[in-house]
Amino acid sequence: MDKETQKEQEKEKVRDEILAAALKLFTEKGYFNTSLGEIAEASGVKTAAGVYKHFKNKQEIASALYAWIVDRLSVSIDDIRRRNRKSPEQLREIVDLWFRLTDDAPEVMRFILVLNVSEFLPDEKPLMESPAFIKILRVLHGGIKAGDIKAVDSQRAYCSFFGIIENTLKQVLTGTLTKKADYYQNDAWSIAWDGIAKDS
Amino acid sequence: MDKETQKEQEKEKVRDEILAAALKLFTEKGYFNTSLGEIAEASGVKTAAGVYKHFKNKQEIASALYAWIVDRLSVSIDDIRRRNRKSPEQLREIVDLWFRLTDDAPEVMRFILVLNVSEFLPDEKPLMESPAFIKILRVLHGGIKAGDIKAVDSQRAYCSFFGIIENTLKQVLTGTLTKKADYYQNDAWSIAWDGIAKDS
DNA sequence: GTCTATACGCCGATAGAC
DNA sequence: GTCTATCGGCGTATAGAC
Repeated sequence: MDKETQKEQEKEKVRDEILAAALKLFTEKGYFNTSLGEIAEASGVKTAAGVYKHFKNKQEIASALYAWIVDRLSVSIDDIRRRNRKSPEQLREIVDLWFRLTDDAPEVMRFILVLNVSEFLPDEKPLMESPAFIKILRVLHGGIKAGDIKAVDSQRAYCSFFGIIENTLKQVLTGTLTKKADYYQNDAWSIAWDGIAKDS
Repeated sequence: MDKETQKEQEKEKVRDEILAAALKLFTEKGYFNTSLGEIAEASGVKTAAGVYKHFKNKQEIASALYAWIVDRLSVSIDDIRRRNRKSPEQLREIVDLWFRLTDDAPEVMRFILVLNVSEFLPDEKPLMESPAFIKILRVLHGGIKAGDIKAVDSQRAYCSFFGIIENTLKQVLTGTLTKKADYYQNDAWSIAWDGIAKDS
C-alpha cells in the first residue's frame, strides 16, 4: 500500500531526526549531560515520551548511533578497497576520508575520537573490534605482506600511523588546531606514511 | 601543637584516600557511573555524607584530582628540563615518563588519555593549556629553534610525535595491545622521533 | 500514534544527633 | 568531625486520554 509505505517513511524520518539530534547533543555535551527531553526538543518529537515510540531507551539511541557510524565507515572502506588495489593507495584514501569527515561531519568524528564510548555503551564491542577497524588493520596487514610497510604487526602500524592522523584530527575537533582539518592533511599524511613505509 | 599537626595529617590522609578511590573508580567506570556512595565505601570514609567534610561536592573531587595529576606531570617535566639541556634528550625522557606511568600508575594515564575530562569538568582549562603541556610544547619549540626538529610549529610537532606515543599507550590501557607499555617503548620512540627529526 | 500526567528510583546534598 | 536520617530534584520510563 502507498499509505503504509508513506507512513513507514515518515516514521523512518522521525527516527533519523532523533538520531541526528542525539548525535549533535552527545558530541557537544556528552551522553550523561544530555537528557531525553533535550533530544526530543531538538528533534521533531517535542516531548520526551514520544522518543520511546521509536527507541526502547536512551542507551539504545546511542547504540543505534554507534552502529550507524561504524557501519557507514565500514561501507566506505569497502568501497575504497574495491577501487584501489595497493595498500598505500588504500591508506591514502582512508586518510582522505577521515579528514573530509572531520570537516564535513565533525559530530561523527567527535563521536569516534573524542567520546569515550565504552562509558555509556559498556556492552558494545570496542571500536578496534568493529568491522570498519578490522578492515583497516587488514589494509595495514596487506601492506606489510606486500613489503610496502615495515612495521612488525598491523596493530603497531595502526598505532603509529593513525596515532598521527587521529591526534591531528582530535586537535582540530577540540579547537586546539584552528584551521580546517584539510589544511593539515598533506603534512600529516607524509609524516604518518614515512613512519611506516619501508624505505627501500 | 603535636596533636594539632597529627590531626591535620590524619585529615590529609583521608583526603588522599578519597582521591585515590575516586581516581580508581572514575577511570574504571567513568565519572557519571560513579556515585559518592561508592567513593566513600572504597575509601576510609564509609558513608557518602562523610565525603562532604573533605570536598564541597563531587565535581570538586574530580577537579582536585585533575589539578593533582597535571601538577605532578608539570613538576616531573620541570625536573626533566633541568637535568637535560637538549630537546631531543628532554623528549626522550618525557616519553620514558609517559611509558613508566602507564605501567606503574595506569589510572593516572587513563584519566588523561582515555577520559573525556571536559565532559565532567567543563570549566577547567583543557589539557593542552595546562602548565605541563605548555612546557611540552616549549620543549618542542626549543627543538625547532635549535634545528633538531623539522616541524613547522610546535602544535603540529606535538600532533605527530605524541600522536604516536599516546595512541600506543591508549591501546595498552584499553587492552588492545596486550603487553606492558614498556615493551613498545623503543619502537614507538624511534618512529615518533624520526617523524619530527630534521634529517641532516 | 502523539501528548499529559505521573510514577519511580537514584543520587547529590543537608541537617542534626552524638 | 563522623554517622543517621532525610530531603529535594532531576531524569528515565510508563500509563492513559484523545
